[in-house]
Amino acid sequence: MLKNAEFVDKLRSSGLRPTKQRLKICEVLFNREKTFHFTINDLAKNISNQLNEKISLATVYNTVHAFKDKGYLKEISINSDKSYFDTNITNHHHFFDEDTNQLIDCNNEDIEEVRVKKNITEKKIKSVEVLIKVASDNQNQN
Amino acid sequence: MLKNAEFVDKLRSSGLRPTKQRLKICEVLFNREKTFHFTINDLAKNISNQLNEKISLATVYNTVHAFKDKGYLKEISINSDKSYFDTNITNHHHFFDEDTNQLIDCNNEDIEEVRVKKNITEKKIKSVEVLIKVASDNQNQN
DNA sequence: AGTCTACATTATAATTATTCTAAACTGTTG
DNA sequence: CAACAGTTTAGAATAATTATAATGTAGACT
Ligand SMILES: [Mn+2]
Ligand SMILES: [Mn+2]
Ligand SMILES: [Zn+2]
Ligand SMILES: [Zn+2]
Repeated sequence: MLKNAEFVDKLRSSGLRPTKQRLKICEVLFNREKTFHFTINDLAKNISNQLNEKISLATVYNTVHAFKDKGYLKEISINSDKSYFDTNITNHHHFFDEDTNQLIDCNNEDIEEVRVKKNITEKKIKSVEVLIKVASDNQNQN
Repeated sequence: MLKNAEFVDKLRSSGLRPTKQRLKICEVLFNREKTFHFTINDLAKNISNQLNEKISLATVYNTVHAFKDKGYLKEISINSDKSYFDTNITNHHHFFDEDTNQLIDCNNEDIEEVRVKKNITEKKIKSVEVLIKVASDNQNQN
């Protein structure tokens, strides 16, 4: 539940100019109790609903990617149709309901910590995330 | 290392007509020692290289999806740009190298079994998969 | 407060992965 | 071999995303 002035600071501190479009998007994304998942299209619709003025779709894309690059959002890939974004930037896992295309956060208590015993690569591990796909029993997998 | 006649049986037994395109794709995908990951585009290029005749891109899409539906392939979503497919249909996890966009199988010994303590949904769990993203240290996450 | 400049926004076009369409073709069955 | 259903195909259509290039504006410096 941040206020406008706080968003201005947040943006400034990460080198992003606090334009009115970015502030509006901050408000829609971060001025809430709970984190949530969204697609670009969700967000664009959401904005044009609760707003008289519209924000260009290109700007929504630019802003979401800028926020992601700054670490304010995470991108989550479930299928190749579209990207999901997450305002919960902590390390966490997901359930994905294949019937409804709904993405649900796992509480850390729901899954035992994943232990990587051996990193086969030479490189640094950036994230370890579990995706649990669920569906009605009569559904075919994947 | 299956032979043509075996592919014919395999296709027949799953209700797919063993057309020459499907058999060629079987050969490219399954006539190997090791499983591997590919994109539709990889596969299409691969085919047109080692083949005088071409297979239409639409047919490659159709066939790959048919094989996936029959359980001969798995689809893996790393990013929303394109789909990766996997000839390794066993339950397994992946490393993804963000620098090179390479997908690497985890051996089951590399990760401790993931235990889902609580299924928050009412539905049946279809899959539980871990994706470990790696990159050079100076790379930015996600 | 006015000017300047780099950064942002916008409408629109371009790109890319994927799916659709409808006509031509072919594997199978009788 | 004839007939039919399933398959392939080229090309068009769709949809998500990115690029372009003209216009606008936040912030700095007078
Ligand atoms: Mn798909
Ligand atoms: Mn992306
Ligand atoms: Zn989440
Ligand atoms: Zn794999």
